[in-house]
Amino acid sequence: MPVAPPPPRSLPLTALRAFEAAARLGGFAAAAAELGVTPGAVTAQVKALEETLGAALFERQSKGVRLTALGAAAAGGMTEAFDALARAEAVLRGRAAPQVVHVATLPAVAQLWLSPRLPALRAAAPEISVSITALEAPPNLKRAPYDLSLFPAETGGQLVAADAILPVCAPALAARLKRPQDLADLPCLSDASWAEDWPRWLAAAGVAMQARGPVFSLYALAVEEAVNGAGVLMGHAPLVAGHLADGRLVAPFALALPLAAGLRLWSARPLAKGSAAARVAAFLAARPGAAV
Amino acid sequence: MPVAPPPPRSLPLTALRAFEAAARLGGFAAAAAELGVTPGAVTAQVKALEETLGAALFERQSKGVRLTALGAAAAGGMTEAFDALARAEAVLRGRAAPQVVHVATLPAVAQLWLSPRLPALRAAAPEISVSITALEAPPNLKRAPYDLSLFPAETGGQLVAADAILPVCAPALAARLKRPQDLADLPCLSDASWAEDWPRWLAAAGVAMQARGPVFSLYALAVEEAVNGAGVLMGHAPLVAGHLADGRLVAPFALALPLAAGLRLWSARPLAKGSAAARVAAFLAARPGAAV
DNA sequence: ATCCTGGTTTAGATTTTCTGACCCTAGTTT
DNA sequence: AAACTAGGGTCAGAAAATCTAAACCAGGAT
Repeated sequence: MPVAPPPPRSLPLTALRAFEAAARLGGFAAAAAELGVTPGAVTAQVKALEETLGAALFERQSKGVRLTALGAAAAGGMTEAFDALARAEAVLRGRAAPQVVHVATLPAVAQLWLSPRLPALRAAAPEISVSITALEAPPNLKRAPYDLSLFPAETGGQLVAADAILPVCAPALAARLKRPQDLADLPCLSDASWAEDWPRWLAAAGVAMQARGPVFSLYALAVEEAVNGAGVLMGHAPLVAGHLADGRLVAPFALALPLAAGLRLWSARPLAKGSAAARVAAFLAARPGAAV
Repeated sequence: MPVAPPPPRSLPLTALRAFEAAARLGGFAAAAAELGVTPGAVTAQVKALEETLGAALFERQSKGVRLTALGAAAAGGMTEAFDALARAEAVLRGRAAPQVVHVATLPAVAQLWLSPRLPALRAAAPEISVSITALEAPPNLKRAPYDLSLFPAETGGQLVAADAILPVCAPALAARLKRPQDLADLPCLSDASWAEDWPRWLAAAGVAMQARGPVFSLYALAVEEAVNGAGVLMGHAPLVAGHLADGRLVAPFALALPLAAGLRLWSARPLAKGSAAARVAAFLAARPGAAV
């Protein structure tokens, strides 16, 4: 019955946020990734929270963690609360800078698809300032401060560009490629995050071979190398359209394998008619099939 | 159109909380008090937030601040979000320590009314641990982590003890007090936060005089001094009932002036039937009129 | 005139929070 | 069985955030 000397402070917001993310994503590592900190930081936050509560929120298991009954009871409300906070934050951001549109997309899309379209967008709506963030994976739009998100997916959002894969190379190299089998003689460039492209296409082409060649972690770099004649790249139609159009790259084979996952555009919230984000979205979605 | 190097981080939670409190309470000083920090800290938080947003949230005026259109647009959502967060936090706290009940009350009530009742409560429910925090003003129950709040008020909550004021003093002094007019000859003890008590009672008693005497900032101290014979204290019936019952203090005059504001009990949320908080509330409310 | 209220500013201290490098465990792979 | 991998935990130190104290300012009230 102590007349508690330190008036009970409210729990630290950072720790609550870490707990919420870990609960929602099912692990500290995933939470750390979402919050943009190291896993150790999340561990520490959750541990501190558990200590001030005097009760465990997660059961530690050999592989990952699992919510305790207490954690599970609290998680839902926390998620709701932080969702509400993110919404309020979006209102704040949107009203404070109504002419700024934040777009999240893959690095490859940013450089090879979005970037070439920006001059036209700037010309069409000079008062809008588009800020692009390259991410390896789609952000959680309920939380991350982006207005638009542009990622490959099979469903959801709005289709902005269909995708198909086809081998492309510098014109000088094309002469040596009569049949798909000839690929065995040349380096096959590929991107680390699209490792499945070559096997897929080769299977569709009916060729029993393994593609060998340098692997890049940045697709735009692979494209550059292909232009330089370093080998044959498995091209994604929307991303190499410009290079094909101006002849820096050519497609030695007719087969373009359509992919189920096209480039799709999501908006964080329903777009207010006439808002800058709505106009950018409309601009990007204008010509779903077209090359630039 | 920069490929923004630092992925836009979400706004700092602390700053948002400071903004929300300032918006809701209408000033930085009030916000600082609620958050338990200095006004300078709130100024800094809000300023930092305004800088990262690139827009003002408050108009600074000679006397206080006023929300800008932007601030007003964001305030509602922020308040909702932090309310939701506080609710989630309460769930967490409640489930983590279901047998702990946090009570907020005036220092005087804590020492003179609540404290004497605790032994009986402990006897009746030994498994419940009551933690008492003394506050000068009622907390915002939607936010502060208290289960119960016990403060004088005219309406609201549940009446737990009616209040009335009456002069009290040590028995030795009472002999010198035949009529209210005799008060002029003795020091009139009073509490800083109840400065109106003496004038009110004297007016009701029909005496035209000003009470003179030492002023205390802690009512319990004034009571102690009265017991020691230092003068006549304007007693609050529920708070001096124990001393009157055991004779350490006596009431030299018959007039006890009833006050509209009685001691009232609020709960932060509807009390779950059978919960520790509900049981404590029931115990405290058991005998609204009775002395201890 | 002087006080009072409410906000602002600054330097410096304190506390929080994060990283980086390492350890640990239990599955999985080789 | 040995090596890997995935996911956490720990620790010291560093970095960043946050806070306080104390002094300052402006305008209205006494």
